[in-house]
Amino acid sequence: MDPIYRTDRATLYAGDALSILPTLPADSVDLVLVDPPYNSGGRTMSDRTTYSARDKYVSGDAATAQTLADFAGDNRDQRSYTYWLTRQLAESLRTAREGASCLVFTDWRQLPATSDALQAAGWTWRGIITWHKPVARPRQGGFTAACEYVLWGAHGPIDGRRNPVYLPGLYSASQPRGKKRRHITQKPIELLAELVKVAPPGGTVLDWCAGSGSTGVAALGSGRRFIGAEVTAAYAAIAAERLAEAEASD
Amino acid sequence: MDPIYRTDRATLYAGDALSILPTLPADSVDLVLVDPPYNSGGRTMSDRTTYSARDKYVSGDAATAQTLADFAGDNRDQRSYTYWLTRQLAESLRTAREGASCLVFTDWRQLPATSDALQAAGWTWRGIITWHKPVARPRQGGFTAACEYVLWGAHGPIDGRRNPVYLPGLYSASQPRGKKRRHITQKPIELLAELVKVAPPGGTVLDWCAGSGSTGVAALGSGRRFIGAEVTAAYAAIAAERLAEAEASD
DNA sequence: CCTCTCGATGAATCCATCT
DNA sequence: AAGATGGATTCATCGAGAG
Repeated sequence: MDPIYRTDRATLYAGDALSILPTLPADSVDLVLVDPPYNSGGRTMSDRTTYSARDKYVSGDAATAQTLADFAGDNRDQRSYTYWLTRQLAESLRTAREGASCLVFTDWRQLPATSDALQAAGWTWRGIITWHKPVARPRQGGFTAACEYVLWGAHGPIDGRRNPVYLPGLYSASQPRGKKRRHITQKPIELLAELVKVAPPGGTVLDWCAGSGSTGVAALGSGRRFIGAEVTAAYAAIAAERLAEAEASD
Repeated sequence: MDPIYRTDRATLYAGDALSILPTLPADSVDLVLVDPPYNSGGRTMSDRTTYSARDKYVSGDAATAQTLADFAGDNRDQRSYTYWLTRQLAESLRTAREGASCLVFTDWRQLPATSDALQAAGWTWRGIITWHKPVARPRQGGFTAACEYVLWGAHGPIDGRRNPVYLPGLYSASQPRGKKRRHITQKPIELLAELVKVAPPGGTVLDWCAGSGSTGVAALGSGRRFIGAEVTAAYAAIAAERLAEAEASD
């Protein structure tokens, strides 16, 4: 499959992860950084399967005000989520260099299933990075869901001297708002720019859930190379546009 | 079994949780707040089983300088940890009022197993509270394990109007040091004092892994009642002493 | 350019009502 | 009786616009 965007430092495919991953060379990637659909909104099966991701996650007035496109793949139950994620992560492992890392975003509800998938795919689980969102909806009589999590896995032992960074285990950052927001579940660039530091400078970052391309923007901005894939055509186009902007602004 | 400490507001037993829980009345507890042994130090089976908890968790000079007593129950593998915790949490559920909460401390490694046990025991999983430890050992080439986690479960629906608090999902607090430290894995009082707020004022807090009694100190200091149990005799004595101090200082 | 006020927002959740 | 639907709720934070 031909990429829809390609330069020396960045490649972006519009397509499914499982059709693109096998075409990548083995032992070539330094960091797999993905934000898969969490598949966790809604209490009942029909909540999960019937509604679109937008109806599930964008609430109140915002639901009518927002003009962001919907995204695909948010309709699996927990078993199939685990199965699906395991396959993708196993394919990713093949492309990863010895000592490479894997970072997977998840919410509290899917954290255990995500850790199962990470390990079943052959990665060694190394820890949890906590992302604190300062703006969270309060909850009467209990605790707010103020954090999302990033599971950290590694392909074999990590040689600390190869990339001697000391990274924190907690980050606080707000979701992009207003004009900067191009995707319903967009992650803040500051956060991604920090996560990308587990890959050595000049190393390659892979994201097969590219969405609006934030991971790529962060990778390029931090002096890493980027390979991305995104299924939803509308978002792939936005991602290509943002990658071009990022490279132009260097 | 007779308590080793008893007042109007606090009761402490020196003994195993499973011999004490069945003696407590049903539907009487508003919050079960426990910090079970994580059973996760050491990578190999023999690390877990051979070494004492003190050797695993107290490193370097601290191990020789400190004279903290060892604690029991830190030698299970993950399967038996889940099984053991499920039994304890199921017994706890019986003592819990409708709408009561359960908070269980865990580290990242045991988080999935702990969520399994919580749900297998019949509690509804409601979220994860993150405890950030500002002073954590850095790790070359990767992310620091800067956080521990508290899993939140509930016994049936929570009536927010009964205890209309709005609690955050992230707390930052340092482990007690120096003379204030009476237990190897002691939790900060400030943190426990916040967690205890999910129980209504005057409500009852139960901790069957009382350790040096911090949960009781926090509960009494925040105007809640306390029921505790601790297996290790040395710690039960310390806990009784600290409960008495807490009640005297009111 | 900085400070202040004002208003909009949230990878939700709860509950009553309807099918 | 169980599942589906729709509307109300909540406040710390952040962006925008005014002073």
